[in-house]
Amino acid sequence: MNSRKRATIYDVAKELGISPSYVSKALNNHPSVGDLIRRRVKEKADQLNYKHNSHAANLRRGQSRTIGVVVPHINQSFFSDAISGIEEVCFARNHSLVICQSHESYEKEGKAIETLIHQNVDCILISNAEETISAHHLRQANKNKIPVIQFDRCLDDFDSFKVVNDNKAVSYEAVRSLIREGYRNIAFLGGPSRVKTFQERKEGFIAAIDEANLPIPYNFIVENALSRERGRQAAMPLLKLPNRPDAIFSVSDYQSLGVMDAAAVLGISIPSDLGLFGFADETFAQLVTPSLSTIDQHSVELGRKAAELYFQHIYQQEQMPETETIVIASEMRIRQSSRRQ
Amino acid sequence: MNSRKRATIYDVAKELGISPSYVSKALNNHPSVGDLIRRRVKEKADQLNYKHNSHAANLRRGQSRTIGVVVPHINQSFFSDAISGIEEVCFARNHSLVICQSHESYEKEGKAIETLIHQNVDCILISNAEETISAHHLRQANKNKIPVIQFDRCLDDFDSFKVVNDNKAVSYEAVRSLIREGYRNIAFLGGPSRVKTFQERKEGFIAAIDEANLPIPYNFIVENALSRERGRQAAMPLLKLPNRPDAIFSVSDYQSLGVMDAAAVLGISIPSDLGLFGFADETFAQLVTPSLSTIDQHSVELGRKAAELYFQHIYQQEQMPETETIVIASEMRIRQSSRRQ
DNA sequence: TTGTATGCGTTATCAC
DNA sequence: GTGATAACGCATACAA
Repeated sequence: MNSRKRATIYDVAKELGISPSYVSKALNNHPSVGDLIRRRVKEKADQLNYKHNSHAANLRRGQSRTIGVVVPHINQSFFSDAISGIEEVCFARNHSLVICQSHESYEKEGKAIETLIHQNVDCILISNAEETISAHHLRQANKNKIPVIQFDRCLDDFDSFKVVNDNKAVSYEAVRSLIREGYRNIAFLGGPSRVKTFQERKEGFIAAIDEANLPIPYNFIVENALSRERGRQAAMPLLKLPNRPDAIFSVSDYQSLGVMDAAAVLGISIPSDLGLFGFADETFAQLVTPSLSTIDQHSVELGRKAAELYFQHIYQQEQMPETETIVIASEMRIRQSSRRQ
Repeated sequence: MNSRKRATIYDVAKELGISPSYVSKALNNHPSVGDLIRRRVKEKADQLNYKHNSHAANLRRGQSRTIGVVVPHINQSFFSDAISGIEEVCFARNHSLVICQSHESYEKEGKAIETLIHQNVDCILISNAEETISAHHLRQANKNKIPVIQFDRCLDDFDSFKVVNDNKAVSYEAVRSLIREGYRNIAFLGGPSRVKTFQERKEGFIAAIDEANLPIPYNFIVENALSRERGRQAAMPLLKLPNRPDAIFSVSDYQSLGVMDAAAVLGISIPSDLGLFGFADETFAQLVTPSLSTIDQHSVELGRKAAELYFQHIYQQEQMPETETIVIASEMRIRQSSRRQ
């Protein structure tokens, strides 16, 4: 009885004197099975400590009821919040999640996708790594009949559902708020420019500068400096210039942290000598001194939307989906770092 | 050819005019397959865009080469770092990870375990939720032949490998350091006392107080106040007392954040009026003002060790493992919040 | 070296 | 309502 192997529907069937297939139907709430039997089957299954074997079912069904998620880092609030949103929706639909980190590496991202293909996930939700240059791995997934949904960091040359923020608009607003505070010499610290998200943030920046009739500070535009360390490295030379920027609009909070590091070293005080704006509203943004003005991306909502897209437009559909881009409104959180009082 | 279904070893075999089982062996680097054939098989497999189907293999093998991880929150540095350590080891061993969050809820934790059982994971690594009262779910896993390894937050009444910090010793050291700074009236903010981890931190606290011949401040000991909010709620009444504590030793950085909130509201300044020590060395600990003294748990190492335990003592072993507790040394990070200068 | 046969646990189809 | 049967894709014991 309590042997070394797990109970199967066969065991349940035998105990009950009915057929395995009938047990299967009962367990799956098939309409052709009466209430009484179903209850009895479930009871017996519990009693035998029967557990559904997903692998067998997946093999048979050809789908896994599992969604793969690939993000750069699970410990950045933006991503972990997005995952929470995804989790919520998937959980409600009885799907499980396999979460992978790319650690911003293209190679690891590729391996993650590979693993997810092996695991036969029904869909892949991805926010691309900083390093990611090509959509080759995403095409691989598609080739293997796995739809891909991109969120936040999307590759422009790969068609898929995309869920992003109103990056340009909110960046425009943020830079305008800097200008309103009297900052005039505003620098831009960006991300990898092949990712549309960062392009758009730059566009918003430029639009605001332009609209204020300020000269576009091309020598104050640095791209591809996402991390804290890279932010510091990018800010350092800028802040050493004789005619240095009096504010920095940065596309990530971690990057902003780097700017703060540089400013501290150079004895430049924020916000009086240097205005600073981040992006993402990471946990620490309100905790640093001065508190960091930033953009709340409504990432839970964003993740939720990405998952819903799967269930509404792909799940149980025949074809690969149309492509569409969903925009999630974000919101400024103006704190001390951008307020010159 | 490019039909709707994915290629299988049958397709590869047919193309090559050999048998499927031989293809399987070739793909798995079975020694009985010659170099030449193996290369040809792999080439053809690539060409047909063949992808190994884990579900089928798992079903056949009866094991999934997948490890399940359950943690309260993936966005707390301690846990995400531990996961990085686990990931590293598993990746090297060609195992994949399924990560679940309990969100500190016992119910969700139970569901996560349930899912992992369905998924037939080979082992479960868990750090228990704050709410978790019983090891029933862990026993469930064991009943289904899935070994469990606990890390950090372990249940005392469930036998398993455990990987923990030297909680008592380091807490003792931390409290001693507070005493050395001249604090005398030290309060303790704890976690759920049924979790040994938190018990031990309390023991360390008491040992240090005791050793300094200070009276044990029983009315200054609050348990079960883990989050920022709960930390604030616990600190508030303490700090309002006429004879209030002049320092707080807290078992979590988030909790410490709550103390800072309370102190700010009451106009109590840290560290001059109130010393503060946290636990975990979260990202924000060095970013807040004043910077937070805390304990670096070496969580990457801790996660790595937990995963290694699986591979060294359970993987490919016959029996359920012996139980053993591994201790990872932690380290104080003394910053401003506990330095009275 | 190579191939054959079998079964992992489930579910879908079909027949009763 | 109920049950027999086949098939999902792979890996292994065994035979050749």
